[in-house]
Amino acid sequence: MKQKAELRRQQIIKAAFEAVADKGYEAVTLQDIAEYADVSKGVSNYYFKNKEDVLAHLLIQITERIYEKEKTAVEMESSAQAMLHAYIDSVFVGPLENERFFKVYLDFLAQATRNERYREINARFYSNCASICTLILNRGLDEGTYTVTDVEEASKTIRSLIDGFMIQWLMTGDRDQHSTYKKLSLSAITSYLTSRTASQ
Amino acid sequence: MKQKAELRRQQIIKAAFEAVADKGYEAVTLQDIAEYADVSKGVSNYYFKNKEDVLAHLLIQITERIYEKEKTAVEMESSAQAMLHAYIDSVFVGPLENERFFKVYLDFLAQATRNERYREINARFYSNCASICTLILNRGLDEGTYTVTDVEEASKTIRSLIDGFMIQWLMTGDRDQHSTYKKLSLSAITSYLTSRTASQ
Amino acid sequence: MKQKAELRRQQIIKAAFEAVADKGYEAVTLQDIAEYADVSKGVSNYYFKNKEDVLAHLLIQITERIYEKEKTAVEMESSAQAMLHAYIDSVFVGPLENERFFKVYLDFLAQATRNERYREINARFYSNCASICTLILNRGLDEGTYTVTDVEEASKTIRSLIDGFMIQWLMTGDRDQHSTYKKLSLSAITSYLTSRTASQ
Amino acid sequence: MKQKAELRRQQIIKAAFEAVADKGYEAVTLQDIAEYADVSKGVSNYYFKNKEDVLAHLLIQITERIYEKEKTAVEMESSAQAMLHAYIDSVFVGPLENERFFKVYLDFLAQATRNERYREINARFYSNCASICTLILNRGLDEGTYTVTDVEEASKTIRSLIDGFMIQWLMTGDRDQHSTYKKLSLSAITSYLTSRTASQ
DNA sequence: TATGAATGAGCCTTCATTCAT
DNA sequence: AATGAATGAAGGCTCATTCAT
Repeated sequence: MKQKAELRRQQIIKAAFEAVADKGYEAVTLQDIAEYADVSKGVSNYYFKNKEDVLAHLLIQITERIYEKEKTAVEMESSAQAMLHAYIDSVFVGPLENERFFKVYLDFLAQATRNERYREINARFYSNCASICTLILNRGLDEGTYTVTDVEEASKTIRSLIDGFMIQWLMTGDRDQHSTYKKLSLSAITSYLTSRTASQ
Repeated sequence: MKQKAELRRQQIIKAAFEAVADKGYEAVTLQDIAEYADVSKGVSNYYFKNKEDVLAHLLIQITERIYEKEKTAVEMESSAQAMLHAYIDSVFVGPLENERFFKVYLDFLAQATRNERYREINARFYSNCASICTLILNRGLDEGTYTVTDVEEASKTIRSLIDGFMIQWLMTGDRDQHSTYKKLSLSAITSYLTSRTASQ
Repeated sequence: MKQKAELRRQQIIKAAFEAVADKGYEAVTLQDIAEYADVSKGVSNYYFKNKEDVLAHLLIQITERIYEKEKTAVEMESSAQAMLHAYIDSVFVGPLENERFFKVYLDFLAQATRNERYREINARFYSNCASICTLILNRGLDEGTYTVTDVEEASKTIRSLIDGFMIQWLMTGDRDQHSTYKKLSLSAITSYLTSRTASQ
Repeated sequence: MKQKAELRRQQIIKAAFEAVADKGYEAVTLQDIAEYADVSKGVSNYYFKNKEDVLAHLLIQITERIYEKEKTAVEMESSAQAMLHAYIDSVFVGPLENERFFKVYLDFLAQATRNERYREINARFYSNCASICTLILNRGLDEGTYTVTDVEEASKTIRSLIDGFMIQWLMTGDRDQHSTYKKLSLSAITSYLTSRTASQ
């Protein structure tokens, strides 16, 4: 019984992702979601409190899935740089997938500035990302590969570079530049992590 | 005559900014904008083609104003680090102002993924920001302060760090952390620009 | 299920007829139609694509219903003059009904000058009316009662006289003159159909 | 002083005709009329009580002008058939002019079913048309060319045929058929006027 | 459990009209 | 005499939500 309900909820969340990716956070309607899920209009309201509830669950889901994937990928490697590569490969997985995911994620970020619940979900995502970065950084520090002194600070910097470059790539409107921005990310992060400067 | 019309348009754009900052890009109504501008409902449509036209002009305006301010601030300095400081001071001008501006800007970024016009306006902004960074970077390279090899790449990296940290700060929901993220930005950028690594 | 939807559509079309008859084609609002149908504001848009779609269906319906009634009436008679009488009786059925129908029809004619879709629907109506006239005329020619040589031409002439007199009657604003104009129609048509002139 | 005002009124009425011919009675706005007249938006309201007042004056004007033209044309002829030809030539003056005039006139007829003032203006027009027909008919009766017994009735029949055929022509949407419907009109009217039947 | 008909609030937009200049 | 800025009512339409089935 419960299982079937959970399946339905998954089906709706999945459809919501596709719908939001195609139409945008605000433009999407419950009707759209129902059509993508191939169910009737009333179903969303049956399994979720309201539209925002569907979308909040969508945000939870995509951020968790992304985290799981990234974590798994990173944990398969042993050296810091291999881990970093694996991480960046996981993040910049490909133009089509990134476009869909990041459009949706950016929509949520914009909403989150005015929506406490979304902000909390994102905080958990940030925290998860930081845990991955911490893994990599600690390895790099152990190895002596990395020079950064503050792990938390470095985590945030990595996150900034990833988000910043991903947004810039999206704004080009040119899928072909995906690999360029991926390389840019990797290079900037590596450069940052391995810098030896007077200021540090 | 013409001047008065331009004033009215400014009044509406200003009101639109306040309204969007408070309510969000999609949530804002022409009614809202009218109320913020203390004019009647029909005025926006009198001075602009439609709602999107108001908002597009808003995006143009805020990106241009920001650019002018940053440019002016940077041009008043002579050393690379002083210029960078001035730049970061201009960007992270203060929690209240940053919060209002960046909420609105993030809204536009999210819209821009599906709106060519917004993407173009943002491209001009990016290009302007890059010109400021280029100023700083060239000075730093002349001075020998900076070690980066590719100015364009470095510009993008600086932009990424600024956008990325600003978003992270917004997501904390905590205005008091503004100075923390500002310092983080400056430190990460400086570190990146002055790094001496094997990879470079 | 489907049947109930069709009933609702009928209900809305009927209400649209009453509303247009009372208020006029352009003056009528979806709100009006909803009120006449005793349903909520959104129903018209649920069952029809938009306002014009409701009205186009209304035009189709009234022209088809009128045609059916006229056809049935004419087919029950055997002599040409009896058929013509039946036809005119069907057309000039009574002041109240004629007033409602013809006000609406005249509204549509005026719209049709700028609306291809309405013109097409009216073309079908014209064609149907012509088929009735052809029935009558062929009978009259067989009988030797009528003298006209060109059936198609005569059909159009009959249609002209009916429309022309109906408009003139409407323009009097005097319901009591209905029978006068009806007689005028019959007399003019009969006279035309049975004329023996040098020119023919 | 008075003269200049009258000129302005004429200018506006002329513009209103063009605007209504192009856009339709209901679609036309005071802004449209102002633009066609190359004056400012407020002028219509300065010289006329309101929008309907402009349009009522337009109806008066076009019906009077048409009447004058037709009357003049008919009065230049001496035989009944020549007068009738002149009349029909005046009415079916050409596809372009007829289309513009009759679209507008049909719009007014549709409005007139719900507008007493328009109905009165049209009644005057009808009466004027009847006076022309009476001229022709009396001449034809004097000559012995026409056989009709009731002049008033015949006038109305002529009007019916003209309006009816003009509408049918408009509904074809085919300007090239103008001459066909013109001939049809003339032939039907002649046939009616010269018929010798048992019923008369 | 699931449907989808129905509701009605609320949005953007248009436009006649007013009125200060 | 003329302008055109400003108003605000009103309409078409969309859509989240409710609810009877």
